[in-house]
Amino acid sequence: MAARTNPIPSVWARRQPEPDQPALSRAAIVREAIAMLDTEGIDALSMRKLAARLNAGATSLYRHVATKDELMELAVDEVFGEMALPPTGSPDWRAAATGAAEAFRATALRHPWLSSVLGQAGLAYLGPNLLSFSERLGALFTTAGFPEPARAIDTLLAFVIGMSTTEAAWLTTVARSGETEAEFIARLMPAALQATADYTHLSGAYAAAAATPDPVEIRNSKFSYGLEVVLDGLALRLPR
Amino acid sequence: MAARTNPIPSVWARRQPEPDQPALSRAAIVREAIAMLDTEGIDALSMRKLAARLNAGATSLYRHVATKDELMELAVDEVFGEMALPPTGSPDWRAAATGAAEAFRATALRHPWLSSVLGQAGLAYLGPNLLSFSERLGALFTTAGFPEPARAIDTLLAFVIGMSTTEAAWLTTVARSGETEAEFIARLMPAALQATADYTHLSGAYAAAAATPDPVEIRNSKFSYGLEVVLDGLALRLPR
DNA sequence: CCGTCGATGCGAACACTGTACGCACAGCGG
DNA sequence: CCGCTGTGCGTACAGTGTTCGCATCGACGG
Repeated sequence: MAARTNPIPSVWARRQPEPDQPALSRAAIVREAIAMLDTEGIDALSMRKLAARLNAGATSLYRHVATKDELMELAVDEVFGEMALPPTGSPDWRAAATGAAEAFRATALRHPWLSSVLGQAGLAYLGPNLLSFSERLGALFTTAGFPEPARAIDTLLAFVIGMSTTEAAWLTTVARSGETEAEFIARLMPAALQATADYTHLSGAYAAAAATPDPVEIRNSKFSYGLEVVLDGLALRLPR
Repeated sequence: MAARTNPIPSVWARRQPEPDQPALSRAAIVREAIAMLDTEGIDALSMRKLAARLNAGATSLYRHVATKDELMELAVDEVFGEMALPPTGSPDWRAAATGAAEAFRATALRHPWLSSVLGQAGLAYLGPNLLSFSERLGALFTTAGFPEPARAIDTLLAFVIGMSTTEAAWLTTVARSGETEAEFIARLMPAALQATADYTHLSGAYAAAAATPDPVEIRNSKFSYGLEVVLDGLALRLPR
């Protein structure tokens, strides 16, 4: 654990427990990996650097995690556990679904690396947190009276995933530039306007976006507009 | 081009044009990269291997492409060019939107690596093919009479991206196993049923999925169900 | 026809990466 | 006290993206 091997073989080489610094464990590794992914980005995560942050040797991690890909799977399931769902049995299914969608989006934006990983491994994982998330969604749509709750889940999730990953990827690009979102947009605008000069519909849309001041507000309303569209479409499937 | 430097410095070292084998060029590099990504997967693409397939030295590629990331951007825009949209001015906007959505899905499934890359760079690219795709979508929803065509585009794209990338990621996982989709499902089923044993809604859904024989049909209907939901929701926004 | 020049190809090298292997050592059951 | 099992880790290997500087090319000006 904490104590690395002393080069001088002697009494001092004996390791001490240091019980406050928790031992190297799968949970501790995953936790530190997530912290590293959040602050330094997905490209900066390497087994060596992660081990260094845990005061451990690089290859020690492999005692608790089979491979880096497996570590990423664990990290994904871990953050899925963050998504709080409104308590089951809520009478208002729209509000509950909206809450779930916003919880997903918030998590995806808090951990932008999630978007990159989802594209490589999908939702095929069978992690416990992901299962419980799906289960609660299933309960939500079933008690709401949907004849095909699984399809409703798939539809809602597809929209939420698509919107959130696109947004997270955009924010990652912005972050890499080192500028604020507004600065980045301002810098990009001339090129965008020039590139879309020949496209009547596009240039109008871009110009409109440039006029609105707050990019965060734009993204929020984009998400909730689309969410309302999907929920409206789903509502039509509810037997009256 | 084709001729690599002869170790013996002599007349034979002179390179010959071989005009049928096109010279190393940005277009040729991108084309070969896509072929490699399609057949060998995203992890197998390295600058060295790509160069070898082009009978070139590894670092020669950097004369035409600034970095590997830039090469991926070019590849993404290139496959966006494959997406055929129904001719503009179609009277039936639902059919046109359905066609566009299916074109996107088909492309994403034909190039599964696209899903991985989209999560890292989003749709922030300003590539010509992507712009023209967006422009045609804008024309579609504008002539259909939507008051906020940009929002309609965003909603539809979010759903299509979410569904397609999830599906592509699943198919990638299946492909890595070396089995057919049905075999993979059959092998995964016991674990899935056991993991979902405690979840009433989930296990029912899994059991139902296991009963249906053709996985391709399931995925197709999942996509078209969700697409109908989104289009229904959008239709409500059309002024009557 | 020769000399020069910009563009292109590329071998070698650097700093890293994920991970297999085998040794060292701790704590524990007998 | 012995031996076993689980844990940490130093070393090593086969790769990765990318930089640098040199060699060679076709085209062009004198």
